[in-house]
Amino acid sequence: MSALSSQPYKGTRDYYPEDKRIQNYIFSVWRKTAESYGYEEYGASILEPLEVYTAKSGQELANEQTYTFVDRGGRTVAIRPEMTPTISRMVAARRQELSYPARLYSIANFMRYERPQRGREREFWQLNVDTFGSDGVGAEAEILTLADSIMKAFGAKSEDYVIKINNRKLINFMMAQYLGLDVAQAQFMIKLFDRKNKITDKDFTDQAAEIFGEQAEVGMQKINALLQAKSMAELPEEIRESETVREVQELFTLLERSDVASAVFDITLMRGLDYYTGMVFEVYDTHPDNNRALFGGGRYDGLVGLFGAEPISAVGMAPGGTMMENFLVVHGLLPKFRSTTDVYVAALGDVAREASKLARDLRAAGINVELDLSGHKLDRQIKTAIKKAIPYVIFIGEQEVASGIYTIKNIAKSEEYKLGFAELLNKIKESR
RNA sequence: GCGAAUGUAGCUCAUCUGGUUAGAGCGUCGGGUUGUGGUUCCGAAGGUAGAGGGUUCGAUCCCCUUCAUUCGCCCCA
Repeated sequence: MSALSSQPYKGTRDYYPEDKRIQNYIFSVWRKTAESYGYEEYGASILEPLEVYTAKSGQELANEQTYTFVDRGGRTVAIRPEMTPTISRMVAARRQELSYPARLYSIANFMRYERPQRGREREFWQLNVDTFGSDGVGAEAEILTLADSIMKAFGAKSEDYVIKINNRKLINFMMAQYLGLDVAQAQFMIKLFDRKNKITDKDFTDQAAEIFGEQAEVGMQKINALLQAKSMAELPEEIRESETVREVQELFTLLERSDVASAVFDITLMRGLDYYTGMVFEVYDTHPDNNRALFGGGRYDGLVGLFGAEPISAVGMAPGGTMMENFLVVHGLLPKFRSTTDVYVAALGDVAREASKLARDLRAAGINVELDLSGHKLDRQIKTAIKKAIPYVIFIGEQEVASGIYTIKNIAKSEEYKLGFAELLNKIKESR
């Protein structure tokens, strides 16, 4: 029999302590920021009936990218590929008793069967933040401000990222009224806009002209007018006068008041999911080595209503862990990590029993202690503590056992103190 | 699902157009006389060359299959 492979399953990763620390750091910033806006944490099973996704998520996601299986009772079960349908289901189930706007968040893992790439894995973790039951732009502004706050909480500066904002209603208006496209043409055009940054200008114009067919000349003039607009004020007059534009303008006024400096209007931003009904946005990394969308979100008013309830409006977003990590690495924003262990007890000579007692006493006082069991020479033990980023080493040998005075070493400061047990505790605690 | 590249020690990489026991740096472990550092000196362990098959007297090197990773396409929570 051949040995089993030690590799993780395709598209998934193992989190060794140094990876898990980074993940925990990202999760803690997400959690802290979401809670600072009054959002409450929820959770749910990774399993859902497949129908929850086939209804609205977009066909490819449900049919080809979802892990599914038939359980022993004959039910078709899916491992969740996203959270939005789940939280919509949960809100629908308690629609009578929730107080609105309901602000909810979760940090959870998801699976999608697809080709792994940079920033994209088959299993991934993301924060989901959603607010339910709020129709106005206030909720949209709040989600966007929260997105901005998350970036700031990681230490990013306004110029490190840009929040591109558009609106589905405006897109529909633009496609149908302004460009005069039918439903099929509009769908192609939306996909083309989506790809705009990935293809050359010439390819873009050629393909756009193809979609217009006979009306290509007029159509292209109108498209160029759109693309030249650097702000909403420069949009063609027909669009500028629509109801939705006023809404978008109001949104930007609110963002300005909240000091969200990274927000820009981008008429070419489309976003793939079918369920968006209003504002859509994406946060882009501006760093040349990582120039891509970090995460996005938007308004999806129809989803809760699918679960037999009256419709409840919703705005949400979902930043992913891996994208966030790439962002932090590229911008040098990962903090230096300190071990969760406070003290490494280095035992010297035949003092195993006393060292163990010391460790026990320290733990009883709330200190996290790792006790050396290796019997290595002292320099080795110090190196071990350094490698593990443990801030303090306490030496215990025959001298210390006899005197009750311990030598404690602060690794970073390269200083040593000789202290009794009580002072030892203070020393460690004051540095936390 | 499609196209391309890569796969040699724990990590980063060497092995000149196929030719004896596949090397180096870093890391790991041990030691430099019995209790102090990331930067020293000496030594050791660690590889069925991703896996399987083929061609050949002989394969890390050539061919096929498969697995994995990376970069595009598709798609995008």
